[in-house]
Amino acid sequence: MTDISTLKKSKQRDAILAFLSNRKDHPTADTVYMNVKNDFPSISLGTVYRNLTQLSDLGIIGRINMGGTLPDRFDPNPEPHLHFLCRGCGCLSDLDVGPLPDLAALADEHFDGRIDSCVTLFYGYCEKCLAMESGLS
Amino acid sequence: MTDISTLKKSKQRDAILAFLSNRKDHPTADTVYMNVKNDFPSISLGTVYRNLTQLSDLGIIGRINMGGTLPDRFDPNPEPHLHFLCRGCGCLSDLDVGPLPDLAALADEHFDGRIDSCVTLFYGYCEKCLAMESGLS
DNA sequence: ATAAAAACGATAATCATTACTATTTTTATC
DNA sequence: GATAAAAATAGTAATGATTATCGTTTTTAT
Repeated sequence: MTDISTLKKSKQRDAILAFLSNRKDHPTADTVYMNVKNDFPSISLGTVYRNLTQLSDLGIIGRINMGGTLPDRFDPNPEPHLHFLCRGCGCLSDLDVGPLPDLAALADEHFDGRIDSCVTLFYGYCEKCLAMESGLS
Repeated sequence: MTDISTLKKSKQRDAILAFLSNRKDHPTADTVYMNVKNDFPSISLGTVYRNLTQLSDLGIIGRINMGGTLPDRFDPNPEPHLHFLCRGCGCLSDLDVGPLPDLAALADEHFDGRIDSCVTLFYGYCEKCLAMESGLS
């Protein structure tokens, strides 16, 4: 149960993956649902959640927790990488800055147990929102 | 509405704060509720949530999102600091390692918008769980 | 004392997510 | 190709954390 060959073929899952692979905005399960519905009018939200959860458990896609009561976001790229959430428009994007220090490794050096990973989410204002702000007042 | 003087006195809130201030384990709202109930048998979970939310909004306590469907945890210390979640026993604790690089500042240098903060949660196994693991097999 | 504002307790509502179940699809085998 | 077990689906109910509502009680300024 560690790779995709353990799953039976499913048109719905293929459509979910196809939709997700074209997106850079890390959509929610509901957004995936509404879009895949165009091709599969009878698909259910539960099916979308089941497939997204399976795919992220298998390491085929990524799942991003947004904190609070915000819905999770899904990412065609399963590799650990950094994300940025804009306080202005709420957009979520990959954070394309150069390499940053590996906090988990640094923290592990001074920790009594063992630290194997960490998850970081960045907050601020995206380029667009900064532009709008300076345009006002 | 930016400090505690904007709130009216409340015995329930005092009890919630008193309970929380003695704890280093970052309890959930439900844990706070069950404990404060000893002194206020008629307190409701909604009151606990309302007070905890107010207090964290005012910067008097901290609120920690755990990801997934896990309930939030509350921290008597409102200052931004790092937390560690043990994959073994599920305990949440402050991460007392020396100072770590300021990722938000580093990332901001190479970002088109503005990054003002980031939240990091560390994962691994606590000292106790490591000891149990090596004791097995 | 008193009246407006805020907090309370009880409970209902919300929202994301998961679980359940009968039916349909996939896939390995004949 | 027939077929039967396993997995997936659609529809829907359930769960769990959190927030909202509302009539009552407490706080606080006058």
